[in-house]
Amino acid sequence: MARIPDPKRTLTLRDVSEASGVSEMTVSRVLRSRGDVSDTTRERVLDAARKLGYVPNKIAGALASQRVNLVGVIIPSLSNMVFPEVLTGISETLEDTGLQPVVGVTNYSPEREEAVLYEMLSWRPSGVIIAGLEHSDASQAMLANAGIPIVEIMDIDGTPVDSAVGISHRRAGLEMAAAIIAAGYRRIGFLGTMMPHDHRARKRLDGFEEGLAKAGLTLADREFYSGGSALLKGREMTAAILSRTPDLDFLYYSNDMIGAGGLLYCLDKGIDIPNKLGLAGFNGVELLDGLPRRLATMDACRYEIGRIAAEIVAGKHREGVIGGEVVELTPTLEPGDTIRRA
Amino acid sequence: MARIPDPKRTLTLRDVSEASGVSEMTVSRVLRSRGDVSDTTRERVLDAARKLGYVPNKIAGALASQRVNLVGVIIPSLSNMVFPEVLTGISETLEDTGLQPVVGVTNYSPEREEAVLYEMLSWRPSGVIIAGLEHSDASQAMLANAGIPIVEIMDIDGTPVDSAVGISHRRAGLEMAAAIIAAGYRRIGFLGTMMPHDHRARKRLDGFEEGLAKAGLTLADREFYSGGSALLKGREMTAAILSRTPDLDFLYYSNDMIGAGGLLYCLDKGIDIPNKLGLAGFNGVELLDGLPRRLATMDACRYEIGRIAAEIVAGKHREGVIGGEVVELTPTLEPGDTIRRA
DNA sequence: GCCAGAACTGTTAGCGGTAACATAGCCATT
DNA sequence: AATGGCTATGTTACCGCTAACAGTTCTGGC
Repeated sequence: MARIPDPKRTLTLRDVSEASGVSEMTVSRVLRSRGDVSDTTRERVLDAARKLGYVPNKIAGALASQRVNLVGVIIPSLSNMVFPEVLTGISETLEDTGLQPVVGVTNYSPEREEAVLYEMLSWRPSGVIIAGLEHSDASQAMLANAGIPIVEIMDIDGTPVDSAVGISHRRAGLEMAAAIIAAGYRRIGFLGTMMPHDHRARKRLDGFEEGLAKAGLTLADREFYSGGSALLKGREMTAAILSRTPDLDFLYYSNDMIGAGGLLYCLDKGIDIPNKLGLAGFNGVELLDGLPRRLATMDACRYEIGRIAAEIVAGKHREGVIGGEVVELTPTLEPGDTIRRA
Repeated sequence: MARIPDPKRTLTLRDVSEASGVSEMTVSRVLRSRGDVSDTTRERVLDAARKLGYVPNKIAGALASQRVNLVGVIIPSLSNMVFPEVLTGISETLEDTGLQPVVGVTNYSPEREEAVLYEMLSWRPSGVIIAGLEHSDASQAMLANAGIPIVEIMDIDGTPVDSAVGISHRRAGLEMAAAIIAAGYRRIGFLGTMMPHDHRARKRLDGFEEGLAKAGLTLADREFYSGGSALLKGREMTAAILSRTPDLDFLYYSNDMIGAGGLLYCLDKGIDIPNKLGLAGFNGVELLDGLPRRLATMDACRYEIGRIAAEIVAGKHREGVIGGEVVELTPTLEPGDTIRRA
C-alpha cells in the first residue's frame, strides 16, 4: 500500500491530499498549524506528508497569501569581519519571528547595489536592511516606493529613507582626534582605503580632520591602499608613511586590520609604542585580542546594530512609532595599549 | 498626464499594461526580452515601467514558469574567512548564468542544516551547494529527492548524494604528517577545535595520526578549544600545551587562525622557530601574509571549489555527464618559515 | 494578386497554494 | 424538537505572471 513517490514529478498538496484522503485545504491547514483540525486527521496528514517527503511550495504559498517571510539584507562585503557580526545580530533576532534573512553583497558598488536591491524587491520581501545612507537615485526610489519597512544601518550621518540604526562616523572620527590630541600627540598621519564608495570611512576621516582643526592641527601625512591582504597592506603602508615622514608621532588607521598590520610592523622594528608613536584603528574586531599589544580602537556596535535593525523590521521595536525612526548608538573608545595614558 | 503611482497598492503587470496601452503579455515579453516585440512598443512599455517604478513579481513569475533562478548555498559559518572565499568563487561563476546564490548558515549544527535546507527547498531553487558530506537522514533524503543538481563541497572523503567538489582532508593530514616527519620533527602536538560536527577537521586529524603511525609515532599531546577569539585561543592553547609537555618539537594547528596566535605567542616568548619548534596550520588564509613569519599551511582550494561547484550547478561543467561527478582538488603544502627546510 | 511565412500582439488556462466563505455534524440549551 | 454555537472539513475564487496557442498585419516571391 505504501506509495513510492514518482521521482520525476515534484509533489504538491494534492499528492498529500490524495494520500491522506482529505481535501487540499485541510492539508494546508495542518502543515501551517492554522485553523481547527482534528487530531486524527492531523496525524494522518502529517504521516502522509512525511512518508512522501513533501516539501511545501512557498512560491505558491506566498503568491496566494501575499505574505513572504523574507527580509533582504544588503551589505557591501563579507570579507572584513564587520558584516558577519551584523548578520549574527540580525539572524538571532529574526530567529523567533518567522522571518528569514536573505543576504546580498554589493562590493561597495552602487550599480551592484541597485541590481541586488531590484532582484530582492522582486521577491517581495517583508522588509529590507541595507548598509549605508548613500544610494543611487534609482535605488533610493525603489526603497521609498517598496511599501515595506526599510532600515538603513551602520551610519546615521544623513537622511534615511525610512528608519536608520547606526553610529555617527563623523563623530567617531572627531572623538578619536580629541583623544589623540589630549594624549599629547601632534604629528598625526592617516592610513586608509582608497574606496570612493566607502562613505563611512570618508566620514570618519572628515570628522577626524575636523577634530584636528579644532586644535589648530592638520594631518601631517596620509596613505591609501586598495586590495590585497589588509594585514600585509598595513605593514607596507606603515613602512611607507614612516619613511616619508619620519617625525610622525601618531598613526590613525581606517580599520583594525590594517592597524594590526601596522602594529606588528612597529613591534618588529622595535619602535616604542605608545611613547614614540601611538596607533589607533577602528571597529573593535575580535581578532585584536590575540595581538601582542591591544590596538586602540573604537567599536562600531555591530552586533547591536543588527539586533535593533531586525527588531524594527520585525515590528518589535517601539510599537507606537508610525514613520521611520533613527536610532543612534554611541561607540566607545577602547584605548588599548597603543595610546599614551593620561 | 503623468500618473503618480498609488503608494498603497503595489504595481502589477496590469498597471504597466494600462499605462502603455498594450496587453499584459506584451509587457511581460518586453521586460523579459523574450519573443518579438516592435521597437516602438518596447520603448513605450519600458518608459511606462520606469515611470511607474514597476518591479516585477518573481514569485508570480516563478510559479507560472516553473523556473526559479536561485541556487541555495548552505555553509556552516561566515566568521572564519574560509567560506567567504568559497562564496566569491560561486558568485563570480554564477554571475553570467542568470542564477543567483542564496546563502544559509548552519553554525555546524545538523538540526539547523536540516531547517535551512527545508526552507531553501521550499523555494524550489535550481540547485543546491552544501558544505560537507555528512547530513542528517532527513537532510540526506531531501537532497536525494529534490530533483535538482546537488553539489557537496569542501570534502570528498565519503559518498556524495549527487556531485562533490573538494579535497581529501584525510590526505591533507596525512601529507602534512609526512612533511613534518621528513623535516625531522618527532615530538608532535595537535591543537584544534572542539566541534563534534566539524567533520573535515576530524578527518584531517585522523589522516594526520595515520601519517604519524606510518613512521611509528603517535601524538605526544593535544589541546582543544571552543569559542572565543581564535587568535587569542591560539596563544592560550599554545601556552598550555607547551607548559604541560615542554619537549614538543612541533605543533600542528587545525586552522590558520589559531596557528597564527600560536606563532605570535612563540615569537613573543623568543622560542626558536622553526629550529627548536616547528608550526603548521591549515587553510592558506590571506591573513597570514601579514604575520612576522609565514606560517606553514596547506591551502584548501576554496575559491576553486566555489567556482567548480557553481559550474556544475549551472550545467556548465562536463556537458556529457549524466549523473553526479566527483571533482578532487589537490591542496599544496606551503612550507612558509615555520618548518625546517631539508 | 495570391500565398507562405515572419513579425507582432492578444487570449486562455493554468502554476500550487491560501483567504473567505460555505457546509455538515455534534452537542448543550431552552 | 428547534435553536444556536461550536468544531471540523470542503468549495470557490483568486494571487500575478507565463506557456501555448490564436489571431492579425506585414513581407517578399512568384
